[in-house]
Amino acid sequence: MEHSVRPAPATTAAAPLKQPVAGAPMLSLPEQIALQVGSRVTGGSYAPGQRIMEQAIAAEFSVSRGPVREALRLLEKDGLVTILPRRGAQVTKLTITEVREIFDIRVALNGLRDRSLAEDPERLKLLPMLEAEVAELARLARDARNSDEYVKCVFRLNRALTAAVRSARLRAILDALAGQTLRYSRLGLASEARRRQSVKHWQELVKAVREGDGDRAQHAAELRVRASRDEAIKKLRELAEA
Amino acid sequence: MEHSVRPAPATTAAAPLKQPVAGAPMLSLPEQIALQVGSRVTGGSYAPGQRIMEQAIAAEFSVSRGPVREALRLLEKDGLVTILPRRGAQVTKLTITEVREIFDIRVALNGLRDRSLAEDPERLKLLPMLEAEVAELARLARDARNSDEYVKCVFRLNRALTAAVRSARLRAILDALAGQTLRYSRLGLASEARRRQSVKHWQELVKAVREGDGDRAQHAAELRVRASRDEAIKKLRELAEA
DNA sequence: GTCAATAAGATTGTTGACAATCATACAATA
DNA sequence: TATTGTATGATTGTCAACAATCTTATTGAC
Repeated sequence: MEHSVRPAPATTAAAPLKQPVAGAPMLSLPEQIALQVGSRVTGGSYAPGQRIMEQAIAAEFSVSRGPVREALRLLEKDGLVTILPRRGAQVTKLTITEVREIFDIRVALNGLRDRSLAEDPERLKLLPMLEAEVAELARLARDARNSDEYVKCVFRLNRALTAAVRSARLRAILDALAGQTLRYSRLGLASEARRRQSVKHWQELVKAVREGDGDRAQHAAELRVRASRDEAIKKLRELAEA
Repeated sequence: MEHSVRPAPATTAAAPLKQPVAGAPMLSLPEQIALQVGSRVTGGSYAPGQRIMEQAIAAEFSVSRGPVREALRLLEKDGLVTILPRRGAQVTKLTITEVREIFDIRVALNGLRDRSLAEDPERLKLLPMLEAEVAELARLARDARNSDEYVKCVFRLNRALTAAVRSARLRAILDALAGQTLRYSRLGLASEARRRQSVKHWQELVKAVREGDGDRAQHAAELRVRASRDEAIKKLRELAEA
């Protein structure tokens, strides 16, 4: 047992992955499978609504359906797939309303996150990274062609901040929500005006963290995510026309 | 198949449950098992930290370990049990810090919930129930002996409000958090002074919903849950001494 | 007497097979 | 032609057995 996963005759192919990575947290079989299938969902190589069949995944990774079933439940927990009784799993397909609902939860919880960080006694350890990343954002925002780089940097920054939060539960919820809105968050930073506004919000957070001002940090976060939400929704509506 | 669950030679015994309840959402086997085992956790008949073994539950419900495994993952999703790799499931045991963290998330999300309800165009449909329950709370708060009744009424009211929320995701998160803090919320309403304060907060919510004032509803919710949090933490610390 | 190594038992992880249900295509009828 | 019923194949749900790991108890050495 303790059998390592290596997606073999993959249709979509995927990075072969061996287990014995020392130091690493040592993932269980279902977790490894969930990680790979999950990245296909967030990465867009599986389309929303597409059905994911247990046997197919099992064959691809050369395991039985048991671990695959469990992997799909893990992905369901993260909201990446939806499981219908007797009807299997499919890639979660969100309506515009649902996207908005997720963003609204993120408004509240990113506010809580950034407040916690700003009020954390060890917040100063975070400052250098935060300042460096935000400086990078400011730099990237000046050139209209760096849209992709900008988005990547924002994602990286958000991941780092969430990882720095003390509450494991808050981390788990935020990670799940971020994964679900990943592909939509991109839409929210497409225009240069939005990126400029976004930089302002991030700079406000830097100040708040430096001064240990939780209220200010929360407020900045709320403005930031709301702006992202509104822009993403606007873009989605435009796309829905066509 | 589609085998119905009936906990047979139960150690702790449990309500026999047959499947064919018309109209009901038709629960899968793992869901039925999760429901029953979950109620033992929230009901306190399983102690925090206690190990739950797959074979034991499987024998009790006369099913194989497969559905039981899945039921335990469902309970883990709700935070009621903790699964350690290769070491099985145990009833989640929260530190005081973790309880506080959960309450902090509830502050944010109950705020969002009550704001959503107050801003919902159909909020007036909710008002009669809300007013009736809050009137009942006021009545119960006047007599010091009704502590248990008061708590039950608060739980019922909270469940109803969460159920009324449009966002399925918010509902799911709130339900999970409420389940995890159920046994601690009780502590937060033990004193008569607290119940009186609690009634004030609920009455404030009634007004806010009636007027469609989201800000006010959110603020009342935040105050309410924070007060509950502070009192519960205080009581927990006192208990920790002994 | 305490600690470490070892062995036995118990428990979880995985597998492959079977049962039940669902989806689809096709035929029969109105 | 549209609709309903039926049969077939595909897919999920459940089970029981085996493999791997963990826990506990026992033994031995210092």
